[in-house]
Amino acid sequence: MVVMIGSSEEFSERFCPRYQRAVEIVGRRWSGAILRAMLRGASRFGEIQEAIPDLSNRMLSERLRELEAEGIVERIVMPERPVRVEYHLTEKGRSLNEVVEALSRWSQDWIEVEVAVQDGKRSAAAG
Amino acid sequence: MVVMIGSSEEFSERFCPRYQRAVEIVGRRWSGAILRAMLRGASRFGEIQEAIPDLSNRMLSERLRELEAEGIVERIVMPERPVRVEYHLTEKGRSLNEVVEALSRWSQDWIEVEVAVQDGKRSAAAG
DNA sequence: TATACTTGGTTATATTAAGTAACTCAAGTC
DNA sequence: GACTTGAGTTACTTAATATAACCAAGTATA
Repeated sequence: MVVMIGSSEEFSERFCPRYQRAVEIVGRRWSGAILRAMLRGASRFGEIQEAIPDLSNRMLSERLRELEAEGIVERIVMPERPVRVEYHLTEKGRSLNEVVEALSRWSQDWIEVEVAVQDGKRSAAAG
Repeated sequence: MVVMIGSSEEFSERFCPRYQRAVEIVGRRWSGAILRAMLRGASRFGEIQEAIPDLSNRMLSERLRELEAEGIVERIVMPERPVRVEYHLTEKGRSLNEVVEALSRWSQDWIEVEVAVQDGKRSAAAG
């Protein structure tokens, strides 16, 4: 079978390796939430974790390392006691703001949050 | 314990249950690629699968069912032989176009595609 | 009659990713 | 000497994906 590059418009229009890679980086579990927290100012490990319920330190650690490897996040160790580590978005990371904002708007328009009040815990609703 | 709505600004600014749900739906593996293919006109099972290399029919089937359950996709069975099934985006689904476009632009600006030519297979590069 | 081919899937099983909990390190405090 | 804090790591369990084979119903081919 002949490999068609540039001749199968249907295919090349529908599949884009750049988009695919982007969606695999940003779409990984928790990444979207981490990016949103960081775009809103969270920069320390504990701060990011605090901002995202149910995110474990194990997962946060792993995602941050991946985002660092992708050049989206920079890790800066401040030699204080106790050690202080700051995570900052690079330009590449900051430019994801448009994606996060678009998804944010969509979620405001289309997502209904279920009000799950369970005995003294947290209630989320009424936007 | 008192439930704080609107009183803990730091928390409520950084965490948004709507966004969280959105990112969990759209960010699930393959969903972003499926939505992009559908936004570009793919409507049949085989068509979507053809548009996304490495996506198995098992995963496509599962994702489509989930997207249908979320009201993002509609499944229409045409009683022909062999049976013909069409998947269409609802208004909710079509409005994800802005998210997909934002991610698409970001990927064009920031993602470098590795040219992996492996012995007669496919080569993806050179935008 | 038997074989293969089509679309749109399902089932079974293996592999990988994520969740949970406990632990580390180093300095500082009670 | 036990306890706290920040920023993780390690070990183990469970959930999500990958891989591959299979199915149903009708059509076509040998």
